[in-house]
Amino acid sequence: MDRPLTIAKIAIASPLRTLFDYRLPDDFNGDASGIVGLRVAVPFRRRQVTGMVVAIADQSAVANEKLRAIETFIDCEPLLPPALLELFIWAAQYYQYPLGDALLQSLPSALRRGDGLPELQQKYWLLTDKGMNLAPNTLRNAPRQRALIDLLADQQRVEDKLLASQFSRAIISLLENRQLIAAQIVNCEPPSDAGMVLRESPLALSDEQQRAMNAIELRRFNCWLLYGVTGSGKTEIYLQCIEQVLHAGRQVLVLIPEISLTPQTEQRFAERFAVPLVVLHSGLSDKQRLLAWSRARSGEAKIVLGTRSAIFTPLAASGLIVVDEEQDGSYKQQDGFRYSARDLAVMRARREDIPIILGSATPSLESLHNCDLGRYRALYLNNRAGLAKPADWQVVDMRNQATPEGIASDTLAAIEQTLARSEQVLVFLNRRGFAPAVLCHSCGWVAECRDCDARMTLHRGRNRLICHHCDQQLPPPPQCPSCKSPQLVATGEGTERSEMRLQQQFPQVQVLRVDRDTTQKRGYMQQVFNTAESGVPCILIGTQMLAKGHHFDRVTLVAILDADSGLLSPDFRAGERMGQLLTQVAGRSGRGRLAGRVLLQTHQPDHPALNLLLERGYRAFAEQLLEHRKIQQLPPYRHLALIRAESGNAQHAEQFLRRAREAAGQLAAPSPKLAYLGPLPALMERRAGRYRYVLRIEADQRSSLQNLLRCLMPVLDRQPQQRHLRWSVDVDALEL
DNA sequence: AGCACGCCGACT
DNA sequence: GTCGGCGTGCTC
Repeated sequence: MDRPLTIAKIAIASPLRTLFDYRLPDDFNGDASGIVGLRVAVPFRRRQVTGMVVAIADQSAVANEKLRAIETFIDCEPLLPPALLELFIWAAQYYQYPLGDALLQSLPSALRRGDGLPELQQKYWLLTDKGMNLAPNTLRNAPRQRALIDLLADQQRVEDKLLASQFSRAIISLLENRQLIAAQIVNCEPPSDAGMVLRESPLALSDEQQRAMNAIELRRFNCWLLYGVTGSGKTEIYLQCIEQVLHAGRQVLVLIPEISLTPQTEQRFAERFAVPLVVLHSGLSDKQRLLAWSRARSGEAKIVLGTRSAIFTPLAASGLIVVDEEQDGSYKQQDGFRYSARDLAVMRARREDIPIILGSATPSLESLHNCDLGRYRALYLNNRAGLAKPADWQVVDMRNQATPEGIASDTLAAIEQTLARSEQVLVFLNRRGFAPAVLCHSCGWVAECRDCDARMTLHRGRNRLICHHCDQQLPPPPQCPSCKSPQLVATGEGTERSEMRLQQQFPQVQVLRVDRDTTQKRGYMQQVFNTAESGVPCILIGTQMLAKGHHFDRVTLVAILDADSGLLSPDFRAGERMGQLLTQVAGRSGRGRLAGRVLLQTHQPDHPALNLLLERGYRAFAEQLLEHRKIQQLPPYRHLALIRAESGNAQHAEQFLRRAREAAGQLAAPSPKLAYLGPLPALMERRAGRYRYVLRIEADQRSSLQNLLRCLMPVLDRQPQQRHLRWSVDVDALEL
């Protein structure tokens, strides 16, 4: 007599790596499979929480009497398209993160709390011709129907909610089925020019661009790596592909690395396209985010432009994904749900069977490897568009040279010549502050951070010693705390010091510093762009913020003050990152009609990797790095996961990982195909007062790594020590 | 996580 | 005597 049990498997925001089983409400009638993707309010222990139905089952591992029933359905249709829900399920599994947390964290806060979707459309009811011409006595025996018809005859149109408050849904749908009344749906924000896609004409393509454009098929899934040197016109290819997709009535998702780039990119898109566009990034208010998200979901927004987390935006009719600067490390989330938005973008495109374009002037080794394997298809743009010429590199040997404030005399001379020609200079130094170390000339004491294994950086403008790893700040001591000597010296160079030096040397020109410290001022960046675009001779000095995105057409000289840091790091990705950064910085010069020149200061002018990069370019450089990675069996030839643990007590962190290694070894014995390394102290062992350790797991096959982690997580969750420390898994970790 | 239960120290 | 410290356990 009991009907077969239906169980809803529900994701709830909680660190528990499990779904929770619930009964359907007793009065539920209908197709249970239709509730997948709906948000629900459910009783959870002693509170009520918002969850999402992820699956339907006909049995549960939980005892029948423990099952509770869903309280209410919050949505009447799935909040996320099925393919996106599937992507979440896959990603939570792949990155070993609780599905409920992953899902609910991705929602705008109001939806996470359980509020309804904002009204983007209004539904009205009106009489059809048939309804209007209805003979007055036809509905004599149906007074409610008659009343409804009379109301509409009187009001012409009535909003759905208002009508439903006066008449039952049954009456409304009955009359609709008899074609006496009809619904009319009106967008709250009507599209400005319905059907119009372009606002300005596309640019003419070069032969090379045209060839790339012809190669790209936009019908179904394909991953294109658009490998184009800086200035070769990747953006125009994106724009023309987007145009085609928009003409087909579909939406486009564009990911970019950082918020600082959104205003420019947004402007570029808005100039070209007449369609509704929304941006999604961390700088939005909750309300703005909700609205943008909802407009993407409803299909009203045709272009969705966003940073990392925008990969989780639902789209009613997706047609293309573009990931710009695909190598950028900011696509990998570095805490909590440690997903790679670029990798998920490829996975999403595949599931939705739509094309994806990964664009870069300096592709990641992972993507180049995927091209080699035939998974991605590479499209090359080797020539700079228009009249721009490739840059001319020159090494400045810093050995045995007097280089006050880290700038060689050759470099100064080149800057002077450039300014004398009324051209602009970009000086790159990837280190902010005045000096990276303060030490005592008498006894050798060094200002170190109390809480990190790091030196304090002197910031002279703010007159503070600042730790760049935990943000701790101190006034600089007037004398050495150890020997009381007043002879404290600031050694090494940061952007602040180089700015000062250059301003002294060239008092007649503007020196504009661009780093995290100066760009906090609102509008400062715009002022820098305005000055640069005005064409007055000036010097731009900054960190990698300068390397990304913006074009400085009038810059003809790029000076890289310290090319060595990437050559010395113990991180196996340091070389790759250095090559990408140097290539990007160099690409800032000579984009206009003027030829560019790049000076590279180094103490290792004979370094083979550096020379390969300078002489044969990034592509040859990357190929050699790949060769090394293959020999050393490092990613992308092997797959890497880190288990990280941190605690105020170094032993706790290390012991937890020793236990993790032991447990992992029991699940899968180490072999040439699966290796465990560590626990090892993190590259900076102590940070913000916490000791950090990592256990490194390397595997030949993704699947063996996945199988291991899937079994290992529950074991680690059960460890009694885990309450006293923070730990996480980082699949495809970028930082060691 | 978030919340209750539980068993030991200083307070109106 | 009780208010409250945070260790432990559990959530369909």
